[in-house]
This record gives sequence, structure tokens and C-alpha cells, in this order.
Amino acid sequence: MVSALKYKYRNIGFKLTPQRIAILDYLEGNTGHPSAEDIYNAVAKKFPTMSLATVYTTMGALREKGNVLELKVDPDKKRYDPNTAKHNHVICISCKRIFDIPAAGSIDLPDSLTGVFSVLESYVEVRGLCLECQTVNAKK
Amino acid sequence: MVSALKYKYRNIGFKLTPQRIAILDYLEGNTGHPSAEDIYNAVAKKFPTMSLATVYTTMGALREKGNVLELKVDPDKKRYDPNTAKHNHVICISCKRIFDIPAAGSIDLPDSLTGVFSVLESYVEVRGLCLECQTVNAKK
DNA sequence: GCCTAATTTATAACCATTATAACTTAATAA
DNA sequence: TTATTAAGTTATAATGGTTATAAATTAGGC
Repeated sequence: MVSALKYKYRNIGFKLTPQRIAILDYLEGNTGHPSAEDIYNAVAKKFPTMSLATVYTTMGALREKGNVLELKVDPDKKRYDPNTAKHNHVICISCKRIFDIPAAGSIDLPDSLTGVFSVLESYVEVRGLCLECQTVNAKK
Repeated sequence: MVSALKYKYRNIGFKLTPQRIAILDYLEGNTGHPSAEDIYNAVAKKFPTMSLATVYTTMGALREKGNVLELKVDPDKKRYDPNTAKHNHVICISCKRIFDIPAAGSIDLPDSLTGVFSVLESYVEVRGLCLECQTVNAKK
């Protein structure tokens, strides 16, 4: 992790520990939408004392600071995305890989909710089968 | 439950037990998006031997037959919707009530996924605060 | 009414996530 | 540099929704 980034995190009140730096390094540019366990497994290789609880608390802190998204598109477990730019996701229900798709247009609330329900976040959820899993299923 | 409905369910291979009829009666016209526990509590009042497991297996069977939707908009638990017409949902993150909204337009996949990723289901997820919960929060 | 596969039930198991509490440490200031 | 302390780490237990198990019961076709 470069020194400039360290200042950034300290300035937002995010204390940098070796464990956190290892997690941040793993997330840097990561487009695989990893789960907590994925992160744990990756970081534990080079940091054997890592605990799963640390992953959860660190990701929770990063989320609060707005540095990571917590995806809900996988019904089985939380998935994290360091790309916080507005975009949506499709998940393959077979291999559970998640792909990025562009952000959709604005959501239309019905008249009965317009100006009444205050929207905090909205996004599109898409489930389907990726090419590889379609092929595998076809062979069966 | 009316007799015509009984034939309908038998014809699709859905064996009608007293427990299932009680669940179906509770779901009939229900717009409250109940959880498994909600269903259990409601049915157990008039059917004390009801088991939570029965609710889950029954709802799973109804879902397979396409007679109920399993909503994922509440990250804490499954919520069920007997209205299978295409529509979306908004959830109040405070009181956890779910409101219906009209179906959104079609989802645009990026070129890299068009014709490759086969979409099985897609919908919009919206989280926010309902009027009542906004008011309560403002008072604090 | 019989038969059988399906359903119900209580209970245990599962698994992702969170809570707990003792120990350790990063970051600040003297 | 060192002391201070609030914050982070860790192992472990607890939580809670959901699923699996296996024995007892039953709906629906014959």
C-alpha cells in the first residue's frame, strides 16, 4: 500500500493495522466480489494469525466509511465490492460468480409513495446462468 | 378455501393437507409480505400442532409450483408474496414493512454479457424509510 | 377400505454472522 | 522516545434463520 493511501485512511479515522493493510491490498483492484471467507482465505496465506472476525469488523468499518459495498445479490452470503462507483450486478446461480452491469435508470415509485418513502439505496438484482454453466447444464 | 381451488392444487401435484389449507387461506389476498415465522404464528393460532418446518417445506413447494414468490429484499429473512404478478418491492429498513411498486423496464446487460448470460429473474431492490419511520427518527 | 408415497413433526444440525472478553497495539502527545 | 489509551485483534461462544433427519401420520388413487 502506498504512503498516500495510508494518510487517507488515517484521516478518516480508520486505524491501519497490518491485518487491515493486508485486506486493503487484497481488495485493491479486486473485481471478483469476494465473500468474507474469500478474503480470509486469501489474507490468511500471508498472515496466519488472521481471524474471520477481523475480516467482518474491518469490512463493516470500510463500509461505514463508504470505501466498500456490501452486495446482497448472493442470497447465501455477503459479497464485497471495492468498486463503489454506481453500478449493478448479475449473479450466476450455478457458479455464484458476479458480473458488473451498468447502473440502471431511476426507479419509479408509485404515486402513493412518491415524496413519502425516502429512498436510501436502490439497485437491480439479476439472477441467471453464465455461459460456462449453461454449457455444463446442457451436457447433463 | 373453495372447492375449485382444491382441484387446482391437486392437479399440479400439490397434496392438500389441513395444514397446507390453513397456510393457503392465510396467504389468500395477503399483501403483508409475511416471513415464515409470521405465517407460522398466524396459522398456529387455529392449528396448534403446526410446525415451523411445515411452513418452510410448504412455502418451498408452493414456490416450485410458481404459486408464491420468495422475496430477498429483506436481508434478515425470507419474505413471501402470494402475488406472483410481475412487480417490485421497496422495504423500510426501520420497520421492515415491504411496499409494492410497479415492475421496472427491461434490464440492459452490457455487450459482453448480451446473448451470453441467460437471465432467469431480475428485479429492483429499493431500501429507504417509510413516512412513519421518518417521523419517529426526526423526533429523536 | 387399502396401500403407498408424500407430508408432518420434533429435534438436531448447519452456517453465515455477531457478540464477548481478554489481550495487544497504533497513533497521539508529552 | 516513551507513556497513554482508545481502538483493534483474536478465539470462542452465541445467535438466528433455514435445512436435514427420521419416525409417525395421512391424503388420494386404486
